[in-house]
Amino acid sequence: MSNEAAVEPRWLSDEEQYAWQCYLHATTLLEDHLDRQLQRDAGMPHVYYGLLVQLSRAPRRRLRMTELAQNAKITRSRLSHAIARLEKNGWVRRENCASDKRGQNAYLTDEGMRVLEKAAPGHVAAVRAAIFDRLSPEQVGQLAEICQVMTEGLQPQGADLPWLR
Amino acid sequence: MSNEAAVEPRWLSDEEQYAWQCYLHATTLLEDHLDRQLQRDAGMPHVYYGLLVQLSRAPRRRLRMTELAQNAKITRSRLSHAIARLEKNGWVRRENCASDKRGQNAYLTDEGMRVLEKAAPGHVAAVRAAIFDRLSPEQVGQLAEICQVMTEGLQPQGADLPWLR
DNA sequence: GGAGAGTTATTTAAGTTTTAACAACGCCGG
DNA sequence: CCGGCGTTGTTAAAACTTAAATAACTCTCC
Repeated sequence: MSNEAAVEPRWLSDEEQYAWQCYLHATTLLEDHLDRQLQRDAGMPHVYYGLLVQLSRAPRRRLRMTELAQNAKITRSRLSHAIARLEKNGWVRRENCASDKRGQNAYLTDEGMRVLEKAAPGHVAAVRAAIFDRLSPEQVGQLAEICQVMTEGLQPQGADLPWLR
Repeated sequence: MSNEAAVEPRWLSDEEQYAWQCYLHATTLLEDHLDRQLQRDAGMPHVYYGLLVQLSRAPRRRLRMTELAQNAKITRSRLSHAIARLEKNGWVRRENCASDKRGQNAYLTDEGMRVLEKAAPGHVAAVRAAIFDRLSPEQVGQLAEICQVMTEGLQPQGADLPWLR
């Protein structure tokens, strides 16, 4: 007698199912919207924009690849491709890491900084229009709290590698 | 004297910026997580799974392409590719629409239904583990409300076409 | 009834992401 | 010091998505 798949799964309640539907709609629509907005106004998708933002906030506008990947919640592989593209645009460049011969730093060029500064107002406006100008301050707090809880349950450790405990 | 780009944009407050960061982390981690879970357990990404769900809930397990695209919040182009792939797997098939010679219906095959039924428990468990088992009932309500508000501000009309008013 | 405009779905090409594999280096214990 | 194991970043190939163009059809209005 096995105990696998034996129990009836706990399906979602009506409220949960509804919330889930709302969540899926809202998140896909927003991501789509921001992708298009940034593609149009800055020539890059939202994720790439996020990378520039991360770099712009880092100490000397530079970060180790792995750290950048972790901050942006993407795999190192994806980051490699993204940085390659941004490098072609002249917005980012790579340099060897002094302390670790394997390491690479990505850094934001002056041109990249300019692109970012030019794109930022439009992007913030889009985010505002979609979220923060529509929610009450209480709701903003609730959203942060909810997302925090979700993130806690999802933090990966080996973002790229086979799932070795 | 032009009035374009003249005003300093309203940047996000600290609370807003924090909430936005949380949102981005949570949503990208979750989407990633579900994609992997479904890819592993059902051999398809989350979006494709969503298409099967939509079809399974539709009247005779079939929907017009456009309607399906709207429900799933994706472009018709993307849907075409997705259905082509699902068709190769034998999980979905197309048929001509009786009332409109341009139209196509996608319908879920018996095999597709079986795949869906086999994948559903694991998927629900993953969604539960990530969200609904972590949030209070109040938070679930808040989440639904917040996402609803967001969606209202984002509903597209011509999801695929050039943005003609 | 037919021209013009809009709709439906697909296709092609280019861009992005994933997966798995890999080369190169760092670190630790014997 | 060196063998094994983990880490860092990249890459090739396959899968997926996007953007733009297109064929086929419907609808409206004169």
